[in-house]
Amino acid sequence: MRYWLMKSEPDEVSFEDVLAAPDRTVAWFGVRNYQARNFMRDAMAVGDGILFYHSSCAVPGVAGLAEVASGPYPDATQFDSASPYFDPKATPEQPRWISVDVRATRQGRYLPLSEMRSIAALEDMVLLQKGSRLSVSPVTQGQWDAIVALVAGGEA
DNA sequence: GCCAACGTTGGC
DNA sequence: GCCAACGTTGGC
Repeated sequence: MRYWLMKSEPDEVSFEDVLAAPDRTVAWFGVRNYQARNFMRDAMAVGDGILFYHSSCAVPGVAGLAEVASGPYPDATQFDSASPYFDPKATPEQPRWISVDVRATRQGRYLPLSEMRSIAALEDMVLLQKGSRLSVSPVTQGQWDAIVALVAGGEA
């Protein structure tokens, strides 16, 4: 069992969108960074915990908790020439990018990035390192526990 | 909108 | 394989 932080722009897919989806589950598409892809492909397992992070918005932060709900499979948007995520070098025979399904589990309270920066237990988070912009990054058990305690209250 | 930091591309 | 140029990310 591992833990991850995954970034989404809420204008595109928000945590509330996932809560409203059938089975509270959506396909995580659009990852176009090899390091992030490799985490999804090689290290994630069904049931892993996810911090659902809102980026590129007025108040960036952790919007809710989720879990990995499928193994890796080809990201459909790489084959769609009308998609901004289209990759002309990808083919169904040799896909380059992958998705996993993500299921929302708990909403809790919104935890702003600014607050995360003030918490000693989180100072080593990949997210908080200078220049870090990985859209999928590992979270330690200690970081996960600290964040769950901070957002606790209200089952989704 | 700005800009620092990072990743990718492509010439050599 | 180097590295300059370019494109992207993402907080502010």
